[in-house]
Amino acid sequence: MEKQPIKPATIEDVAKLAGVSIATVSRAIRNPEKVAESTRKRVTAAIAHTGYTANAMAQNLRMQRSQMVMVLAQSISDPNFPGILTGLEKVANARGYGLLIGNTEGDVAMEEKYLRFLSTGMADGLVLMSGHVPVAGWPKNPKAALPPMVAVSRPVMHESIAYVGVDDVNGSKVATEYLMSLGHKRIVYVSGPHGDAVSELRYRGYCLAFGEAHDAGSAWHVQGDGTSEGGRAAVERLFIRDSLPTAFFCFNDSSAIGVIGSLQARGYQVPQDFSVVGFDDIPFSRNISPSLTTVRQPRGQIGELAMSQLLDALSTRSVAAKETLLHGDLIVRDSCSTP
Amino acid sequence: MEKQPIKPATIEDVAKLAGVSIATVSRAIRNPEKVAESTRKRVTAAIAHTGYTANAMAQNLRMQRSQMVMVLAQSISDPNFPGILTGLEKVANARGYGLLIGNTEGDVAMEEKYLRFLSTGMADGLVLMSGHVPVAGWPKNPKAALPPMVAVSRPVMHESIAYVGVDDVNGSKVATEYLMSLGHKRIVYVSGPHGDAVSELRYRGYCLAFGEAHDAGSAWHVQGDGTSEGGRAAVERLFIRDSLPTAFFCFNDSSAIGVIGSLQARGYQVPQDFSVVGFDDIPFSRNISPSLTTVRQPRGQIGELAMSQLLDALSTRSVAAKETLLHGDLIVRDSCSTP
DNA sequence: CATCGTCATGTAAACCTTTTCATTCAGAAT
DNA sequence: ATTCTGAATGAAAAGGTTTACATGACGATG
Repeated sequence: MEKQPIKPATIEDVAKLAGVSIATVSRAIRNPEKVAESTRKRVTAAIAHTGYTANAMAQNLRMQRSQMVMVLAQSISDPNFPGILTGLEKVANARGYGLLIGNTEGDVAMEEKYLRFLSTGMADGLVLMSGHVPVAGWPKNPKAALPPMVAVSRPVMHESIAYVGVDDVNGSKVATEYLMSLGHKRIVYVSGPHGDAVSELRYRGYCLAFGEAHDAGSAWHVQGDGTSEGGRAAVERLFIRDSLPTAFFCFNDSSAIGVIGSLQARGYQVPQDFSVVGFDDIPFSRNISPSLTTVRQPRGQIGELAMSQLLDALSTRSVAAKETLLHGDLIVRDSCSTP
Repeated sequence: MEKQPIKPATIEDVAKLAGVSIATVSRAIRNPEKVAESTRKRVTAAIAHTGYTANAMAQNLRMQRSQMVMVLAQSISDPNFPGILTGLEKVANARGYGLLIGNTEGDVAMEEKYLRFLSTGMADGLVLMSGHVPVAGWPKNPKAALPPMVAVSRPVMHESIAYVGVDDVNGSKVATEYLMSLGHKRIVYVSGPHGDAVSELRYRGYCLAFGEAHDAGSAWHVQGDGTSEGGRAAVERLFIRDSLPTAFFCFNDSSAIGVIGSLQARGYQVPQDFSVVGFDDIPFSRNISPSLTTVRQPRGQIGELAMSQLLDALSTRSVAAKETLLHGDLIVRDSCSTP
């Protein structure tokens, strides 16, 4: 039995036990080739015997970094969050970084709070899942110097911020073309929240499928809000008009689920009476009935890639602010048929 | 324009500018009442002017704490995770703590890795969502001294670890009684993974509804695994037998969704032909059709309470290892009717 | 034999705080 | 006038590392 679990061993304890200076211990750990074989062995033994683990705070202070990355999310409950977080966590962990999570709920006060937290040096990098930089007027008026950043899931329009996400335009185009290939002509786009950047991109893909410029011709959209309630409401509003679509292409799966629910409540069958396509492929899309045809967002891959880029930027101190769009596969399930 | 966003201001810069010693600056920040009105004003002005923020790493090193809590989860993708995490984050943030997340995927190597991380002092406390302490043979053979812990969502059987979770037994009892009140006699329990502690508790509640001891009489259970596939498979296995239940009480919502899917695939109607009840009230349970009757787990509340208890334990240095069971409401929706 | 280079190691500074202890000074009590 | 008290402040240690620089030994080279 060792005597004290009371105070953890320090590098000094190890040095004393091995009969060397603390510098040598440090070297034996970080640059083993710089220390003689025989001493290295003594040090290793001493480490094992004392159960020494380097104090991270002291290291971080000395080396002016924290080995932490902060993830700022608008909502932890977003169905896309867990998948992306898993990817982020995977490579952060593999590369010796910790993941600090912050939930802003879109609240400016919260954002400021996390900003202050950041400026204490508690994180070396920042992953933005909120679609915007959490400081008003940035970069014109930078209250705080921000660490390297990468945006994920929703783009941040700024040259110094890399973005990793799914190819919304192409995914939407493919999905819409799929509906067309089934013979649908009257396809409505159920949008996300008004002005939402991602919704705009997906609408553009939808329009592209018609071979048309944004907003021209037979493109047709109805306002949703990205929730299933929004999808429901959109359907209700459509039914007031005299003309109905044969298919719905929805901003996201949540909307699509609302659309399906509303149609079923009105006594219609999906896909016999209407076809519905979503976007994201959230986990439950395959469990609803009918199972939802949708565009899969490669969440894990997005997270991994984003974290890789961020950590690369951290180590090279270079800001590689490019935009990486990953392909989203069309997942064909049971919510579509010929009109 | 200030000259350098290059190097952040230190306490020394502030002291120089205010014409005082660094000790006074520190006091002006932490114990304002200990410093004269006039000097305090000068210091405050100097802080504002330099944009000083205390370096967290230096503070942490000096004060021997990290102001971080680590959350160890078995799977980030667990549908209960976001809700609990939101609660945890909320109070951690409010009390000035950061949340460090670790995803073990049940992998022992991962757990050990996080353990090592912990032993570097990067976290003051630990939230266990994995149902067990991540070190083999603990506490008999404590390789590492672990910080204060609280278990959440799934209990850890140990006296030094507090637990906060839903009252599984009572929730299950109420749910089963609800089915009985509708007139159901033949109710089957679709269990979780074999040997799962939570599944055992919920089975016990189910048995209690029959007024019986565990395993006696008309209690009846079929093996699932906590996933919708497991629920599907359980139904398939039931249909091989000659006797069928009129209602299913499922270990969790995922299982229940699988059960419903399987029944529908066989051409039955829920709830007309069979009633189904789940447990957890995961977000999508209200969006499936029929919407699922289930027992709600108060995720946010669980997270908040757990974090409160943990932080209390941290500040008082006392380990209040009690078990807190929160009531889970029965949420009645459309998946049940009279037999 | 003197000089040089190399290698292994040690010394001490630096990272930035917080806090104990000592000092100074003003005013009150004697 | 002397002593005492208390308040405000400063000096310095401590917290545990990493690393630039200094030192010393030893073999090789001239």
